[in-house]
Amino acid sequence: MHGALPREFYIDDPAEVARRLLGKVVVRKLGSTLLSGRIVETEAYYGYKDPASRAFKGRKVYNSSMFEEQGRLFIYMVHSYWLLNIVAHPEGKVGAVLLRALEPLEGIPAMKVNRGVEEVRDLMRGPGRLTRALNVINDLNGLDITDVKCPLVIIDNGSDVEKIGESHRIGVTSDLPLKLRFYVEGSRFVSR
DNA sequence: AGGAAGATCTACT
DNA sequence: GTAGATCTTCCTA
Repeated sequence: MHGALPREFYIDDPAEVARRLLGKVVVRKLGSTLLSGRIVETEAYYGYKDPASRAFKGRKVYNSSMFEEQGRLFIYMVHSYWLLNIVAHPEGKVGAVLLRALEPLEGIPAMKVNRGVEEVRDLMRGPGRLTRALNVINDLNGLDITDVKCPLVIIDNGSDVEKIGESHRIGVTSDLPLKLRFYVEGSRFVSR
């Protein structure tokens, strides 16, 4: 099964969507340049009841996309890096999936320029690194990635993930008693 | 208007 | 393994 993932793909518990996104491919269109990478690491975030979530303290201007339609982008900044999330939750809920690491596929020379590093392994190994590599900033916030006109889409290229690893989320000050980080076991491109 | 926090990264020892 | 850079948003006044 090929092509862009439909909205229904994102209408589910964020942890489920986070698992299902592993192995899918992010395609970033920059004019005539095409950058892409395979998702190898994700994290799930919930709404009001998740102390690590940007939605924990309620709806604000900057986090409003997280409360909206599934399949939209939610981008926000921490420590001078933009982080890339996909809005995902059951109908009527709030949640998102953070993309934490991608395995570079197409457009590697451009990624090296964007990142200022040569080492392919380090191009998108980390949530702040991958947005730099793909030239993602908050002007993409709120865009609908199920729309073919979107300059960033996620497709299924049919590749399967052998085994999914789980751990607690990274870098959060107060985590839930759940393992909400998911990664492709054995991949060299996960952040740790 | 000012200070502090944060889902990070890099460079250094 | 630890320190410092970085910058947007929030909170208090």
